[in-house]
Amino acid sequence: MMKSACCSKEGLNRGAWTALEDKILTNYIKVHGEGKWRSLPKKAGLKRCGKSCRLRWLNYLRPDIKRGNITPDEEDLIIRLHRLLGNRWSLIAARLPGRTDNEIKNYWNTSLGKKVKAGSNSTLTPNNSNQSKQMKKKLIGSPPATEKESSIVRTKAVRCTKVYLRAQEDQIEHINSVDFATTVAPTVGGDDHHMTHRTLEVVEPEFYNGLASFVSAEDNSSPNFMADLNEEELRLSDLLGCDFSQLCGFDYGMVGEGSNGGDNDVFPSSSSGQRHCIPKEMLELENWTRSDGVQPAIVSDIQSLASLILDSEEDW
DNA sequence: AATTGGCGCAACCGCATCGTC
DNA sequence: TGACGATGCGGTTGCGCCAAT
Repeated sequence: MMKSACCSKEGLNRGAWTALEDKILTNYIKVHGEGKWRSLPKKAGLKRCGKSCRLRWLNYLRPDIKRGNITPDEEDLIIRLHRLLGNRWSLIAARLPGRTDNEIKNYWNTSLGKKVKAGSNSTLTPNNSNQSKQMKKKLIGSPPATEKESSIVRTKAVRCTKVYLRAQEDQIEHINSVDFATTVAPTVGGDDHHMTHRTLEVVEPEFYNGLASFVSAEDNSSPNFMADLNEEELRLSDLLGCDFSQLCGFDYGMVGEGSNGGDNDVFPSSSSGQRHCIPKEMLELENWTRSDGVQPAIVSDIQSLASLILDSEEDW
């Protein structure tokens, strides 16, 4: 591999980083901060392309990188999140503090994917079957084996700019994702640099599907936390913006009591006092998920979300 | 001891998206 | 509004290590 790199044409270094390069990059970023990757190598005196520097920093040099093996808890969380989100490693990584998307991706491709497949042939949704590299190569270019089971798995992040909802027969909601991003993002915890507007935009329509369906599926028959939620307080950003570990272990008693936007609140109020809620119509999935041509598969994914959260309640 | 094959990690590539002009 | 550069993401693969033969 390592075809014709963008760096090679300029006679830049490629391949493994040396300790000296690491030091130079680390020192430079400590002084000047992240960003401006294009010009960074030149300014720092590195013979690397900006992309390479960025990758090295994000995946290896960053001080908050967690070293060591993936813990069973993390593993479990990865499996759940993958079941829910598919191969969107950056989103998954965002829920695992200190872990990088590359690390999680590698971990999945090398061991977890196999485990998941071995553990269950039908209920889980392994995306990559990696019994061997040969096997893996066979899969390249073909849709994930379990795609029919999960409409959520995608090979590429796709931005949804608009979502059309048929909440009521004659009512079409036009939801502009930019609005979501700008209104929802402020509720995201300050530390969570990974949860960018973009990632929110990518995932939100699905989450709205999922959450709405989930809430309905609960159908008040479960005493669990979602059932206690005032619909208007069910805000997607809070699910995405908080640490999943927090989400899984949060104090249910807080819900509905109007926790006040502390960083650790699972359902914090936005600082502006605004509630960015899922419209009630959206929650009436019986009306719109079915009539809107949503595949039945999505329902199972929604149930995945439900189980994700409910299982979390039990396990975490 | 030498060879072979599998595995895990780090790094690169292409492409999509964003931001600016 | 389109062009263009910058950035981010997911997929892919080379390389080194290690166990098995």
